[in-house]
Amino acid sequence: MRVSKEKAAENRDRILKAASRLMRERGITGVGVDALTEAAGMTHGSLYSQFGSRERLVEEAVADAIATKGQELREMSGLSDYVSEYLSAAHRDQPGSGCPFAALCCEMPRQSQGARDRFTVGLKGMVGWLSGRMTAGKQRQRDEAALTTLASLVGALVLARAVSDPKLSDDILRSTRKRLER
Amino acid sequence: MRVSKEKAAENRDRILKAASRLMRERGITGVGVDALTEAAGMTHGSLYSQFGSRERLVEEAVADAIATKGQELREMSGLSDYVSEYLSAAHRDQPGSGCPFAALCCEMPRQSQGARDRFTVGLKGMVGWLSGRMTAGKQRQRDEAALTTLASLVGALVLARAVSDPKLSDDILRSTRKRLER
DNA sequence: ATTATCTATAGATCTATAGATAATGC
DNA sequence: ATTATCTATAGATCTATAGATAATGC
Repeated sequence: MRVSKEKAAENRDRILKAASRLMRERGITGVGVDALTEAAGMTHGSLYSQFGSRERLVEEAVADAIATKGQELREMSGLSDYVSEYLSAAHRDQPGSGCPFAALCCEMPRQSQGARDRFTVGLKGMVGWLSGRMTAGKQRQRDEAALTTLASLVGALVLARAVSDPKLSDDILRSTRKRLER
Repeated sequence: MRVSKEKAAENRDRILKAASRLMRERGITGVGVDALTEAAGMTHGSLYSQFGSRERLVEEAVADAIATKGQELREMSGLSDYVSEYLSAAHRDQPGSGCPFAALCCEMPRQSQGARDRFTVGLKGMVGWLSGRMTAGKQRQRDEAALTTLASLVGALVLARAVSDPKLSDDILRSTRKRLER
């Protein structure tokens, strides 16, 4: 049964948003086409008419997750606000709406070139944003500081999510917050 | 066909080592029981008689990977040697024999309690080792420094592996090396 | 006429179990 | 007698495709 252009575009977007969330929550390898489309209220046939293949959906979902997060970023005031929000318990406990870099990084080496490229472009954008908020040094030093800051943020978040000891998890977040706010 | 106790123990160990390597290379979710046992020269039936379930094998493989890496660690001299080896192109390009924390962290939140516990115990050991090599401050400050250092190392490595731009990948490693060696 | 969606289905692949086999270890 | 391993197989689940359907958009 055919639907209007608008409705089709809306359905496509719902699949994309569901993928963007579910892949961050369960891992890219952790969700199948059925779960992805069911979460959007459709059957898997729709995924193939809209995206052609699961791989293409992965690529678009990676790009969409990063772009959406990037918009939230631009609405934030300063770096220190960002750091404390990034390293909060709330962010740790809600990966589905959280940082795509932290959620997807470990699976990226095994994804398609297209998916890795979009991840890379997104990461460069993020580094640029961070670099622009660095106070000390010349351009080059600010870029380096942006890279190391992002590595610290991502590393602390993925480790805080990984460990089963809540106290250790909190310690990882707190120590890194303290260190970056210096 | 039954084998000797020794041979059986050796077969068990071969499955364990294969799992330890393959899961770091392809992800925990990325290898099935067939691939795991075939890499050890056996059929999947052997996995079930040796470990009972795939889940149990995951738990043991996580523990074994961390313990084996821990032994390599104790043979290393200083912290700065460790940092430059950790953030080298060689380590980035060989995840199968590399740091289990970096390779498995993103999948840990979705693993069994047992697997997460073993990951956590291993991570505490690593933090202890790092803390012991910190020069400045009291116990508490050295522990904090150990946590932030580990987060930086892991974050830099996973991001360097994730991006498709070789130059950016090198930049991430180099910047973090520079920052940690200060 | 075109096309977004659904249904049915193909063909892999996944984890797990049951039973046969054959050599060990008592 | 015990048991490590293999083989066969069950039952899910996975990605993908083909064809039917039915409403849009020309």
